Amino acid sequence: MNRYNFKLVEKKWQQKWQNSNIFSSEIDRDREKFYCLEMFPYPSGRIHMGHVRNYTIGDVLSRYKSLVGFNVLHPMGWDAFGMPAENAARENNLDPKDWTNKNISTMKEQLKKLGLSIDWDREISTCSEEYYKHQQLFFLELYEKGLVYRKENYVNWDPVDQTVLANEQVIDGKGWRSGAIVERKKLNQWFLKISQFSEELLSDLDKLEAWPNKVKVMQKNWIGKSFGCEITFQTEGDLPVKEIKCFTTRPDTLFGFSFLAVSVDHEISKYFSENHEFQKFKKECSKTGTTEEAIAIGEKIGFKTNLMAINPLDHTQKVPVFFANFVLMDYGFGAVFGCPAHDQRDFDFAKKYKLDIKTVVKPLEENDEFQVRDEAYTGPGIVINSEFLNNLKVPEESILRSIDILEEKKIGKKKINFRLKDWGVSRQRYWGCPIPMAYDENGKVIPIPKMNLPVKLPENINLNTKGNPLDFIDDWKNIEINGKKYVRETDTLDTFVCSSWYYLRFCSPHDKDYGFKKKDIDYWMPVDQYIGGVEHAILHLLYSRFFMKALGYKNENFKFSEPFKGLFTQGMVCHETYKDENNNWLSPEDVEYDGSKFRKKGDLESKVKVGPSESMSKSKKNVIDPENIIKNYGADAVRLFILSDSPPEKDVQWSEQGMIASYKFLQKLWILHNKIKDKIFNSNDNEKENNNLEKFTNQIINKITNNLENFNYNVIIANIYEVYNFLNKEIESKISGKVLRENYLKILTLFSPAIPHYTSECFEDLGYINPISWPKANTDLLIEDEIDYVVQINGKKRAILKENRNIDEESLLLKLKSNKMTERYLKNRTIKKTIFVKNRLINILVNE
RNA sequence: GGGCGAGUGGCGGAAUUGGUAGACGCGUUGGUCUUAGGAACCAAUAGUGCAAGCUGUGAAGGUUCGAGUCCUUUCUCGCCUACCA
Repeated sequence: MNRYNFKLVEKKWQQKWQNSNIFSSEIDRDREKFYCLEMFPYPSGRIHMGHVRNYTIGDVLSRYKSLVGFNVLHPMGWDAFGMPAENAARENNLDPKDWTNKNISTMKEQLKKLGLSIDWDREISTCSEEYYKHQQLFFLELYEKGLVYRKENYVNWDPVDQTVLANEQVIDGKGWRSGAIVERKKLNQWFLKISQFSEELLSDLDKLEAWPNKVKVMQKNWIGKSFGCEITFQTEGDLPVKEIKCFTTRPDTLFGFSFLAVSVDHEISKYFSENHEFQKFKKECSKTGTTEEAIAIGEKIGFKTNLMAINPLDHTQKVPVFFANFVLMDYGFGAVFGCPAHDQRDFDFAKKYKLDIKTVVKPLEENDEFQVRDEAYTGPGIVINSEFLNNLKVPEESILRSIDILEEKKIGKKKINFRLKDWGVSRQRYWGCPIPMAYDENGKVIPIPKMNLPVKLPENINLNTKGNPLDFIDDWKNIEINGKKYVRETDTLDTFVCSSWYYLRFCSPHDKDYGFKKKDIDYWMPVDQYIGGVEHAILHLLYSRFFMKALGYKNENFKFSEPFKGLFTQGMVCHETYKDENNNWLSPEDVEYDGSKFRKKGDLESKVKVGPSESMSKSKKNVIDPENIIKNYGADAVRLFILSDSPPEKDVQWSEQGMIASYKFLQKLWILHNKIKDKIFNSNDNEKENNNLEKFTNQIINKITNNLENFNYNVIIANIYEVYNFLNKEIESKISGKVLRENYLKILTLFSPAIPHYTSECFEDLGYINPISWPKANTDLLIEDEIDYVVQINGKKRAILKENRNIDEESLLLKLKSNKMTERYLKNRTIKKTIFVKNRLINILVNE
């Protein structure tokens, strides 16, 4: 017998799979389809462990579904536009296209070494003309439908990357990629009208039963629907301002009105452009606006104007109008009415500026003299001190009733407000999909005629420019359409646009006329299982959902509203972090453990500080390169390990020891395989039938099938170990070769989604080709003749008794009275009650 | 501040509808074989006790014949989010 040589075996099967094209998929109306999609990678250069985990999970699922009989679509592509390519190209004097394509081919080879069941014929790359030309067409279609518009807007400007960031790309006031502090800048930008679908995006979440609740909640919060009322306040003062509109969810507290606050960007701020004090205040606000500490401390500051706002319910009440730092321009109307007694922010503000705090809601248990003192009261209760609103129940009655009254008096309107903002898609970068628009000499927008698509990215250009390189390419920028001169739009699309429809492209990857074919998507869509990191819970997933709805808008031929039927978010791969004496990060490859402490490799005197396990990242150097690991241990061993240690939705700790254990396990499994093979071919078929083995096989079929269906992939690996432990013992007993063969083939099939190269080799070694169907448990064999009855006396386990499965309560009780384990608990005692759960347990309650 | 989730051996983690807590792996300990072993194999491994037993799923209560699982209160940790009116 040979050692199991994974190098030869894995290479052999990967080639066979490739040559026989067994993973390529075609429409087959006689079979139910299953579309399994993992989030496609950004071609950064090399795959990382996160990819290994993500794609292994998807591969196990795809292989399983295919064995169960589904027609599986399992494609892969590249999210290939984006800034890293441009940055790398600039630094190394390369073309972003070359850099990207080189990375793609490296990573493709790496992925192939994992033995993934991917239909590579459908490979797509978002930076190819073949892909983005369709995207440009979609953009024009959305433009025609009124879902694309251009407006001047304050944008988040990343001074390092010299580009605009979406709100979602600003984290703690810093650019998500560069980490630079984001500035505010006014620019003309292209927007997609995602807000038009706010309600639908929210309500359709309920349809997504196979999505993690966590993700749905995050999207719900992001969309941020709130129900309330817009109120128009009349103003008095020395400015030409007659009224200010506010949005509120608490119109019932209007009698507690004591100030009105507007954002520093509110339109009335234009009257303060010459006011130095105000400009100083505005600067102050922008400084503290977004930093974490500022929000944590939450200091409220304001700038008092000479304007007074009139309470629309009580014209005698006039309150000051402030600019305030806690009012956001891009929510509601950028103005709020302040009711200090029942809003903590307003309360803090009122305390600071010594404004009235008038209590208008009392908790149920308090009397009418109740006064808000140390903090705002925001709970339920009864309206007081509010004339005709008095005695209404807060919040059930009071809010609706007060809206009605405001509507009657024509001072307010019922309003639903969303937090979700339109999606700014303009990026001032070269390496992206060009926006197919142009401007005439007056700046008027004209879409590029569809027949002139694609708008190709120019090649071999100078990237060493400040801002967008495309701005400097005159012969690309200046065009003629129908004899008229135009200047192209030089912004490119946010790369999230590319990933918002790629799942459709996989259905018709080679179609030249359109992004997808109707007959293809009608068969394959929606994605049955989408798998990826939870970090895309909001951005990518929300944009993709929007894109489906936008394509279907005013289009009866497009019947889908949700792209991803099932979603699974896998956890991250973590590793301990190491630092040397000088607090420099060390790579795990440079660290060794001598049994008691960690040190630098080959340096006995050195000390290494071990830090907490954190998600693998280059900056902390705690990365393990998958390619090396695959080279050393083989793909199946890596797959086995990455699945084994934690539930796939949770973070997993990378462990070298665990990795080695998985590798050794396959070696042991191979030794066992050879024993089994020997027995299959050499033992007499007349040996007594082995009931144990058949029973076990049927049990394990059930277990593994259930665990696969429920994503308990870590438990599947435990099940595989269980099988090994069982067979390794059972093989020593006499077994009929026929029975052994039948059961072993089933077992190998159960293993095959997780360790496909190994099982393929085993099948071949026994003279079989790979299985084509998943085994079914024989339920008859799952019924045990003998049951381990748990015997409890007064609820305490006292014995386990092997008994016939059909034994009744009385016979069992009789046996227990004479059984030496249990008789002493029953002797001389009265049995008050017995609880008998058939085939499981008996609980006898006795007097002590 | 708000939302979501999780607390089980030395560690990662198992545990249909409430019904044998600790599957499986790592680590550790002892042994076998070895010149040696950081290899392989065998055995043990929740705590405590010589044992029968007792105690054990963050803590405290509750429901139940029976609770890791259900309910109430509470503590700790993680993740997300953030002045959203």
